[in-house]
Amino acid sequence: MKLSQGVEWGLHCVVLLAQDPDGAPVSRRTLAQQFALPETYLAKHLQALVRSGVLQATSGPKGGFRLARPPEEITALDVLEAIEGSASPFVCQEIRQRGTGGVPPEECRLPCTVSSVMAAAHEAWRASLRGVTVAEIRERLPKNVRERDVRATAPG
Amino acid sequence: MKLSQGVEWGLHCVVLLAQDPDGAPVSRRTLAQQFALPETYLAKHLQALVRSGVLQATSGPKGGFRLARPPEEITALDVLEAIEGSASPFVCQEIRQRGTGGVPPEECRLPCTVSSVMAAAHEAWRASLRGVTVAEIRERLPKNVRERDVRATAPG
DNA sequence: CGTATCGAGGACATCCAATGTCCACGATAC
DNA sequence: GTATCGTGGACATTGGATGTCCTCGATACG
Ligand code: SF4
Ligand code: SF4
Repeated sequence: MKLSQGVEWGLHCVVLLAQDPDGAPVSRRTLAQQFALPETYLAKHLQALVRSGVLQATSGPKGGFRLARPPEEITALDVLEAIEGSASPFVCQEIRQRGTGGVPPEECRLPCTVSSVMAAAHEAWRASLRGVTVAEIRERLPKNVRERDVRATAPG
Repeated sequence: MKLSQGVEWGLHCVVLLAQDPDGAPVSRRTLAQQFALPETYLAKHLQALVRSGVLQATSGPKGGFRLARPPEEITALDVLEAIEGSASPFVCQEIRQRGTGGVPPEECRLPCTVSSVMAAAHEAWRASLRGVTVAEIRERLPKNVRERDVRATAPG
């Protein structure tokens, strides 16, 4: 089980944008330079965040990304599932239908206990992430991370 | 984020063995045939379960696998982490140390809020799985799955 | 003892999604 | 008009998951 590294990128970028929610848009170049990330690949994840309604993009010079909602209304789960998708990590392959003791498909309409247990764990995981907002992460960041100035390298 | 399919294989095999905890060992061949799984690859996962102390293996003719503990003392988490490992799905790459706003390593001894949030979610997930035993899964299985007879194709 | 059956474990080959790059396009500020 | 910026698709690369095969040691049975 492995989470895409893009989740870390996305969380850091969103938290960074949350430090100045109503400022000018921040370009993908500036965001990438903040963490020394590959710009074009980071752009893919930023696009996903836009599609999910977490970020809002502006084209043209002086364009870039900003939060689409106040940081109090963006949860860690929003960011994670924008990048990672919301599918359950456990994919049932219906192996109960195969092999010597195979159960006919007619009797497999309902998911079995095994998949229910895994689904419950997934939901516990989601609930934990849903309970934390980007605003809270921002407030609880260590000082040296929080005081980062995203405008330092911006043109002008 | 994707869970190895071996987890489903392992859970089903362990539950199957839990239906007759004190019977003769079941060979990997029989287990594979029960679900039409590739035998040698399933063997890898069974080995992992043995290394983790969930299963006990016996060599020689009439050998095979059986539970190392009563099913009441084996949790879904035991099976999952035996196969999948217990590492957190979120791997921190310390991107706060890189780039324009890089923080020096001396100030990064403690994990930041982002990784704490992810760690809490991981722990919620583990706690959910730790709360379910193989015995409970066995009891709650639908009848057509539970009544499977693992001896049907055994030699003799 | 010899032989057949079993698991342990390492050396591969294969597959596929994650990762990363590049280019053409439309939008916008100046 | 031009330079800057995001969008989206077409690639190439990489590493882990998947799957196979072979050798070895252990054991039941005669
Ligand atoms: S028994 Fe459960 S986990 Fe197994 S194949 Fe059926 S639904 Fe999936
Ligand atoms: S800020 Fe947190 S998630 Fe980001 S690199 Fe540091 S410890 Fe990891």
